[in-house]
Amino acid sequence: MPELPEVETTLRGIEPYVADSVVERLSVYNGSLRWPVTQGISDIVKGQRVLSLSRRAKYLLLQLEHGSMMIHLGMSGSLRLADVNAERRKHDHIEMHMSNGKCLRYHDPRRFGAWLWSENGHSQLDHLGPEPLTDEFSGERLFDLSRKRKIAVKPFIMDNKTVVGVGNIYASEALFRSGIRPDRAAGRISLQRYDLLAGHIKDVLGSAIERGGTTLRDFVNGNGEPGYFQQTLRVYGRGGQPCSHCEKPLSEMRLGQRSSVFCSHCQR
DNA sequence: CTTTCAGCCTGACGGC
DNA sequence: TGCCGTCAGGCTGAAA
Repeated sequence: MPELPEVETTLRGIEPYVADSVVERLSVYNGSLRWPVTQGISDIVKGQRVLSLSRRAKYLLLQLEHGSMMIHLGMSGSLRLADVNAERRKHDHIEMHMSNGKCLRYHDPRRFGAWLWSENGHSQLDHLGPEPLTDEFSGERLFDLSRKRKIAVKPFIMDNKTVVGVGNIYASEALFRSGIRPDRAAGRISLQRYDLLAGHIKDVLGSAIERGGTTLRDFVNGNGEPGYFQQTLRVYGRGGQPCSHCEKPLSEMRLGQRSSVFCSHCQR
C-alpha cells in the first residue's frame, strides 16, 4: 500500500538512475491497469530523454522531451531498478530500458496503478489540494475548508481536495497523536486543534520519508520495503489491542468504507 | 453544493 | 487439502 512517503522514496531511489538517460525500449506486458496504459506508448517514448522526475500527490511524473509520463502505484504497485538479466516475476507488467543500461520494472499484482502519457498535462492533477509538507497546508486551511461541513474529520483529511497524500494509515496515526476522534464532524473542530492535527500530519509523513531514505541503496537490486513498515504504528491495524497511552483496548469502526482504529478514551 | 457508495483487482487469511 | 468468503485500499464517477 504505497502512501505518499513510499512514492517519495521511490522517486528518490530511481531518480539518479533514470534522469538524463534516454528511453531505449519500453515493454508493456499487461496494460490493463486502473486505466488502460496509453496506446502506442512504446513507440512514443522510444528515443526520448528523461529530463526530470517529480512527484505530485501520489503521482510520479517523468518529464520527457515531448511530454510526460504519469505513473501511479495504486494499491500494490512498485517501481524498482532491476538487473537486466533478472527474470521477470509474475505481475511485472511494464519494463523501461534506459540507454545507461538500467532497467525500470513496474510490478503491480492488483493492477490499480496507472501509466499515462500526455503531451500537454494530466487532467488528474488539475483539482488537487496542496502538498502536505508545504506552507500552503496548515491548520488554518483545515479550519476554513471545514466550516459547516458534517463529514467526519478522517475522510475530510483523506480527501485530495483538502490536502493530498494522506492515506488511511497516516490519517489514523495523525488523529491519534492529535487526540481527535476520527468520526468527529469536521465542522466542529477548533482552529487550535486543527493546528495540532496539521502539525502531526506533517510530522508523521515527514519522518516516514526520512526513514524511507535509509533504504534507498536497496533500489538497484533489492526489495527494500520502506516507510511505515519501519515506523511504529500506534493505532493502524491494532484494533482490540491496548492503547499505547492509556492501555484501554483500541476501538474499530468503518468510516467511508475504510477501517478506522482509534482510542475512545484518548481521542475526543 | 455535499456526501455516499460501487467498482476496479489479487493475495492473504480464517473457517469449515 | 482445498474451497469460499472477507478484507485490504486510492481513486473516479455516478447516485442520493
